[in-house]
Amino acid sequence: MATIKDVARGAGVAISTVSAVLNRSAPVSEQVIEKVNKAIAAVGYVPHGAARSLRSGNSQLIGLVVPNIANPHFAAVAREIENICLIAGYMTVVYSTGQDSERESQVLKMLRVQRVAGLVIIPTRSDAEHGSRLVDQIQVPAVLLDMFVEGLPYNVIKTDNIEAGRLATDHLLGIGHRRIGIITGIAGLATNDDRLGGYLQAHAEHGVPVEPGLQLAGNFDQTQAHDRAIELLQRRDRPTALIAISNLMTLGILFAVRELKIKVPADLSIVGIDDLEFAAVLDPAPTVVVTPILSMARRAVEMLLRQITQKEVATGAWDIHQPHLVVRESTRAIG
Amino acid sequence: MATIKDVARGAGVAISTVSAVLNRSAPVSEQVIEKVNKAIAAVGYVPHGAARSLRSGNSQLIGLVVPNIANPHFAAVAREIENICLIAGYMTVVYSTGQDSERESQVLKMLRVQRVAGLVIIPTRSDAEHGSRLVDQIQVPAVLLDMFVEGLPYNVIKTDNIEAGRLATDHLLGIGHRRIGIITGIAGLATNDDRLGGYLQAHAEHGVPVEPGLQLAGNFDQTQAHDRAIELLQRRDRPTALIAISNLMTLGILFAVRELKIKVPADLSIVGIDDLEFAAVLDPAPTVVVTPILSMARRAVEMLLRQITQKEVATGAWDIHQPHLVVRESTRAIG
DNA sequence: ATCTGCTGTCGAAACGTTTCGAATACGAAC
DNA sequence: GTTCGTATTCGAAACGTTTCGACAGCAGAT
Repeated sequence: MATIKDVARGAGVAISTVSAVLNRSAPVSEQVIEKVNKAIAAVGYVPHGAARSLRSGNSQLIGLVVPNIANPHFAAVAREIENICLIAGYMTVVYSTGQDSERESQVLKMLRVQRVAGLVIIPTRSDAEHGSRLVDQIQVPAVLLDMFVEGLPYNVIKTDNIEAGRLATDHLLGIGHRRIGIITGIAGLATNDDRLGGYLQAHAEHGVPVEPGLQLAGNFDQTQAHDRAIELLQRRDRPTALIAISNLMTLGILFAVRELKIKVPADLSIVGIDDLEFAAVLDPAPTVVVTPILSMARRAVEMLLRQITQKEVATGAWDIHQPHLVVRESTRAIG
Repeated sequence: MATIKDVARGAGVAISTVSAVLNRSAPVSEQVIEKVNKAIAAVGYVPHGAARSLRSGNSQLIGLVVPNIANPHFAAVAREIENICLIAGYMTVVYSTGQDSERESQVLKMLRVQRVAGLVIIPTRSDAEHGSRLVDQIQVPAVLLDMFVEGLPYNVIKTDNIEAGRLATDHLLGIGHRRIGIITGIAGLATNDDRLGGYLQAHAEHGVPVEPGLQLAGNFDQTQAHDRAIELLQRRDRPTALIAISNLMTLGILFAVRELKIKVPADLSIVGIDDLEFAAVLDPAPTVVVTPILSMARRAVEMLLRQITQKEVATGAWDIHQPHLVVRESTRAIG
């Protein structure tokens, strides 16, 4: 492969001059610029990213660490971030953790080896211990997305998850439901706990006692949610409504009710948190609390790029985005 | 950041010895190995990928170029490939082309700058002209996924798309449909043309003439498919069945029939090509031809890794995977 | 005693850039 | 004609590795 040396030879100038042309980092005469460009085309020169990165100390690589890229929710985030980074001249490296902190470590290690310039991460856990481990493992500008960890030196972009849980629950309580089940994600994760907190808060606001037996713990995935839903809905005193704490879990519940031949919304109301793109053609089309994930992603990467290119320092501030309710067919008032 | 030099100093050995320990590239005494490992831990050494890659000439980076990572179909591919690469010690860099060959060029350029060790690509076009452009732009081991381009020196992993189209159409013809519409993707793309070819072939096999007016060209996206479907289904002589040539297009059609309040399968049968993970809870759950995308992805990356690590040379062979039909609720026999 | 072969370790070059101080050219000013 | 300043251009060092030939030490063969 042609190197900058070949270009220099071809153009009859010094290597450093070619570099100056390439990076517009020093004044070069029009005449020479033209010669260099011709030589570049002639030898088919493509800069060597690794060499550049080694010498200059910055890598043009942005890491994105999400729970699972196969989840449409996170895929949408990835697409958005990839786009913005491409325009800014950065490459995106996406990794899925599978909500496994071992794998998260492994992934962060690789990202460090590649000396990514910064990263957007949805951590696998949100306790303080994990937080300090993260700080050790990150070592570059980072923005936390959709999940916070106590007191880290990173900016956080998140949904108001308490409000999300509250909105879902309030809707059901508002239309007369009194026994509302909820299938939660992984306990201890901020996103999960906050949403559950909103569920409790809404009950308190309406003066309705919560039944602990109606809260079932899954993880964030579809089959678990399905299994928990089956379990809960087969009880003879099953709830009249059910909340899923994340998108794929909503899907899991829909599979479950279909299996049990439960009529929705006649016999059961369902509300999901996080939208599904194809929600409108699901049967039944679920009422959900939608979170503005794309604009959050955009904010996150813009903030990150500012930290990288303008050496802007992370304030640790939280940028909180408000969710809203979209009513579809899966909920109905009961008397 | 600590470098290999710091490790060497810490362990009291030469740099090259540390390197030998790191890469097991030369025999080193147990005693020294231990000293080196201690020093690595002590100074918190993380290898510098760019330096390594510059010197050794290989990058540990695999590029994945797909039409759109936000499409669950491709997201699943990405996840699978990421997994396998991680195990093999490679990082994956995913890019979406948006089926735009300009963007494809830009992306390939960036991947060349990063000197990716190889790539898995679903090209934006499949004509010969584009093919030779691709060869220019790739310059590393590559495997073509799910789409072939005439006579390129790359192995191809693909679905038997003719069979996929045939299967979908044969099913409908077999249950009595005679006027079958089809919403196609981008004409000229092998995947599209082959599936359409299967549609024609099935008609021929059944001795049923095709009505050209029932073939509508979309691109591969959902809204386009939706619009074409609306158009087609509002004709007074609309077909009794409709085929969508790809997954998101199936979704688009479902949205359309819902909008037009057409009863499926009573008044219209629908078959999609490519499955949707949540297909079973759609309304109606679509009958589809499923393509074994995950095993294809696995094959592709394994083949690629073999080419990279074992310098195995691409034969240009096609690895063709067979699709199969899954009947759900969206199709019904007519008499 | 000397030579041979093997093991383990070392030193220095090389990979392709960027960066920065130094060198050159050329008018303008004296 | 010398000096100075400005505008370009150049050369060499440096980034952190891997790689490879050289070398030291030592055991066994001569």
